[in-house]
Amino acid sequence: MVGVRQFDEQEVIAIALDVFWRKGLHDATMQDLAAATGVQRGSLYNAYGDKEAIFLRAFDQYAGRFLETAGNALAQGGAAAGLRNFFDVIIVNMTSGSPPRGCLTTRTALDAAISSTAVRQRVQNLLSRLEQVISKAIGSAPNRLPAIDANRLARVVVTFTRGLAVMERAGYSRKQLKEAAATFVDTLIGEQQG
Amino acid sequence: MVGVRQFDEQEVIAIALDVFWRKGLHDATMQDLAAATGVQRGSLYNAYGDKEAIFLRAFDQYAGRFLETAGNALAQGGAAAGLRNFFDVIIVNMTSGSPPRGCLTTRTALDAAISSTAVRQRVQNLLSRLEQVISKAIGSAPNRLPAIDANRLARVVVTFTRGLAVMERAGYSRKQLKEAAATFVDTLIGEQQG
DNA sequence: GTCAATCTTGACGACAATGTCAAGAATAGA
DNA sequence: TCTATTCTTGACATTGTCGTCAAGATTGAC
Repeated sequence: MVGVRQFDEQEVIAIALDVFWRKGLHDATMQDLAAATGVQRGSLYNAYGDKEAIFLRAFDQYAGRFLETAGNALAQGGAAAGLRNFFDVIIVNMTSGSPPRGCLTTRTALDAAISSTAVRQRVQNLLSRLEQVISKAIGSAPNRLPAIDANRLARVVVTFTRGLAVMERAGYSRKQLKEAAATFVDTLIGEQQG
Repeated sequence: MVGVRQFDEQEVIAIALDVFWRKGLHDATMQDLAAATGVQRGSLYNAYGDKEAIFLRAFDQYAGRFLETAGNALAQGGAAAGLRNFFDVIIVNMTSGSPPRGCLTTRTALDAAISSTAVRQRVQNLLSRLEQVISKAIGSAPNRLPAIDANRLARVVVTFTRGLAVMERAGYSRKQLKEAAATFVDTLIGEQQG
């Protein structure tokens, strides 16, 4: 190695993730990334090729952390408690920042029509893995949920989390989202609250 | 009136709705609209002002029809049957077209960060009215659902429909969406299937 | 038939984003 | 210290979109 890279790649990807999270893959520009990272546009092109390549790296970082966090939340307590923890975590995740940054996965999924195959696959893969994590958690927990197939139930849970992400974008507050999630869990476990 | 408009406004708005539905407010360009309607860009600017004004008209048309369709579906049968009809209708709605056009409301909601106040309000208003329609249907139906507050339950249902729209964008098929919705309704009514 | 108001048309300038490139800067290795 | 290689920089051409406008076309009203 002779000409040596002048910037910290880990840091650049982390900052890029923040930019993509706030603006979305489509609306974040290379200029945005250059300004946020302090690295010239030309250098970014040289190092990564194009915007999508940077996004894929950032998204992978995000996906890994997200699944880990989700898994930990689900593992605490029984199935019902785990689900409550899980919803708490993802709602905080999507309502953090000012203005709230929303859910990167959902935002990216909605751009499906104008995204590349690679991007679409990452989204599908993340949702699929999330489904598996949830299925495992509710299927093998001390306190089981109603006798509905765990895989089917997991897909319903994932779908509901995507719905929360949309509601957040529509302007619902963290509190409102938490209430909706709580009601959802109540219906799942058959509890009734009047 | 002296210089008379050369095109049918109803038709132009209907075509514009189709374009926005397939491409989204942000990605549909005035050129797209001009090409699809056969009306020159300049004429569209003259008649409506800008793209957003056209969108608002199209969206209002869409919202009205959507609420009517949803209300009719919910009104058929008891609360549980109404919900099943409702999900059938909205799933068909978002998986029609080739490629499937998805859900206009959800797509628009996800563009919240780059949309005007007027656009955001239309989305919020539609979701809010949908919530009311659902709440009424499940609260006053012959076969009632579990004794959870109808308003809360309605919000959960709306949230789930938004989730379905995201899953559609993520690549899930009509069949998969219907299965998820069926499972969701089963959990709501406390039925268990295996 | 003439007029005046409105619509239509096509071209224009401005702007923002993309991706590329040649020239200069920096540095590991000999 | 010198060299070869890679990175960095700023400029460039290209493309796509927006919104505007003057000139021409159209047509209801008189």
